[in-house]
Amino acid sequence: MWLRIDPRSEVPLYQQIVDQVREAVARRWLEPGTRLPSVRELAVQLALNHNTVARAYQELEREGLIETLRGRGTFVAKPNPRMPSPDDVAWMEKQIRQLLIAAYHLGIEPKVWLEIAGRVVAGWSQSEGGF
Amino acid sequence: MWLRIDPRSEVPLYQQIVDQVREAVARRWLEPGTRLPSVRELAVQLALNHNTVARAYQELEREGLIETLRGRGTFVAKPNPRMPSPDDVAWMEKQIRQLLIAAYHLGIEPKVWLEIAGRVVAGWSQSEGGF
Amino acid sequence: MWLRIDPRSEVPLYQQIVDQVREAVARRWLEPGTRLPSVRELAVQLALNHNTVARAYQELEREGLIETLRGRGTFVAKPNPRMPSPDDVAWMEKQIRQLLIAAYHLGIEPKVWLEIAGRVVAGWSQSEGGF
Amino acid sequence: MWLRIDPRSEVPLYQQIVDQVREAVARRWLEPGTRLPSVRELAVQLALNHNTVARAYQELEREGLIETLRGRGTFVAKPNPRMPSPDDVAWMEKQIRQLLIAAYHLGIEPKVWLEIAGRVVAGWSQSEGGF
DNA sequence: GTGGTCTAGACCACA
DNA sequence: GTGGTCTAGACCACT
Repeated sequence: MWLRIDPRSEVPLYQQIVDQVREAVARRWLEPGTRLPSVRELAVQLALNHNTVARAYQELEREGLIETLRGRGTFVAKPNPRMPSPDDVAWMEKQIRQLLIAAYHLGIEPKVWLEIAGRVVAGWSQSEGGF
Repeated sequence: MWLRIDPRSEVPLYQQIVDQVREAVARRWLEPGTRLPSVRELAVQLALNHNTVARAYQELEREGLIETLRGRGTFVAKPNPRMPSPDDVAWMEKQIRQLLIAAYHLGIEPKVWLEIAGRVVAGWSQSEGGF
Repeated sequence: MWLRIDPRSEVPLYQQIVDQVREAVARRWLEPGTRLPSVRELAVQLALNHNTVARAYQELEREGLIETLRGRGTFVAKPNPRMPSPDDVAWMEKQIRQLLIAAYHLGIEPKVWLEIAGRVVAGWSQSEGGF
Repeated sequence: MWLRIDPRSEVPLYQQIVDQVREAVARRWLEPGTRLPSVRELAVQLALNHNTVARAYQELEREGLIETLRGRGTFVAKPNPRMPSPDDVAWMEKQIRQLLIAAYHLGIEPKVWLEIAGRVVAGWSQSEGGF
C-alpha cells in the first residue's frame, strides 16, 4: 500500500497506520468498498508485526471507517454522514486555538495564520492531485 | 498560579504545564519579566511531584520562554521576535491538514471549518491584552 | 427462505442461520414436518458457501431441531417436550443476571428492565401462531 | 482480586475480566475511587500475561468504567448517570427475545420465564449478600 | 486464506 | 513503580 511508516517517530506505529487511513478516507483516496490488504500482507509490506497492523485495523473498525467480513478481508466502510455536535465544534475550536498558540511562537500572526488556513482549505478542496 | 492540571488526561502532567504557560505567553496573559512561582511552590499548589514541575520549567527554558536567574527565581523571558521560516509554515500547513481530516470525520466540511477558524481568530485577537 | 444474514456481524454466519431457525421454531413460524431448503439451495439464496450452511444444519440436527431423511430432504422435527432441569433454570438465571448488568450500564434500572421484559413477553405471546 | 478466570472457556480471557469488572461495578461491589490492582499484579494473580490484563483494562477505560492516573494506577470511575436511548431499549428487547427463544428450547414457557426474571430482579435489588 | 486471541519477553515514557 | 507499545511466534475459529 501507499502507507509510509516512520519507526523513529514518537507516534506509535499502529497510530501511524490509523492516521494515514483516516486521511485517505477523508480525502476520498480510498473509496468505500475498497479492500484493504490483509493484516498479514500489510505487516509484511510495512515490515511490521502483524499484531501491530491488527491493532490499527481494530481501531479503525471501532471508529466505523472500515468493516471486516469474516474470512474475506477488510473493506472501507460507507461514510456515515453526521452532523457535528456542539461538543465536536467546541473540541475543534480548542484545537484551532492550540494551533494559534504554536503559530505565535513561530512568529506567525493570527491574520497570517488565517491566510495560510485559507490556502490549505483551497488546496484541500481541489483534492490535491488525487492519487 | 492559574494552571489547571487534569491528572486523567492522557497528556503528560509536565506537558500540560508547558502547554498552558505557552498559551499564557502567546496571549500576553504573562508579561515578560513576570516572576513565576518556584518549582517547589508550584508543585505544592498543583499537588504534583516537584520533579514533574521541574521538567516543565526545563522544557520551557529550553524553548526560551522563561529564564532562570540564579538565586532570584524564574521569569518570563522577553519575546524573541522572529520571522517564520518556510519550514515553519510547511509544518503549520501540515497541522492544519490534520485538523481538516479530523473535521471531516466529525462531519465538518472544509468551508464550515474555515468559518469556525475565522471565528476563533476573531475571538483570539479581541482577547489580546485581556485578563 | 426468510433468513437474513449480516456478513458484517461478529456472529459467525453459520451461527446466524442456527439462531434464526431456532427462533422460527420457538415462535412456531416453522411447523414440525416443514421441509427446509437443501444445503445447496439455501447456500445460493444466501450467497454463502455451502459448507457454511451445512455446518448450520449439522448443528441444528445435533440439537434435534431438524431431521435429515436420506434422499428426501431436511425437515423440522417434532418438538421434544421436556421439563426444564434445575441446571437449565440456573443457567437461565445467570443469563438474566448478565442482562441486568448490561442494563445497568445503559442506565436501565432493574424495575424498568422488568417492565420491558413484561412487554416483550406480552408481545411474544401475542405473536404465537402469527406468520 | 476476586476475579475467577476460566482458561477453558470459549470467552476470551480479557473478555472474562471485562465482564466481571462490569458486573462488580453494576452491583456496587466496586465503589468509585477504588484502586484496581496494577496490570502486572493482576496478571500474576490470575496467572495471565500482563498484555491480556492490559487489554481488558483498556477496554474498560474506553467504556468509562475505570480511569487511569498516570503512573499511579487504575481506579473505578464515578458512574456517569445516563438515560437509556430508544436504541438501548430496542437492543435490550432483542436480547430478552433471544433469552425467550433459548427458554423455549429448554422447556421454559414465557410466563414461567417472567417469574424467574422477577425472582432474579428481586435478588438483585437486595444486593445479594454484598461481598 | 482471513481475522482474533494469547504468551513471553522487551523497551519506553511518566510520576 | 505505573501503563503503553512492540515483536515474535503460536493457536484457534471462520470461510
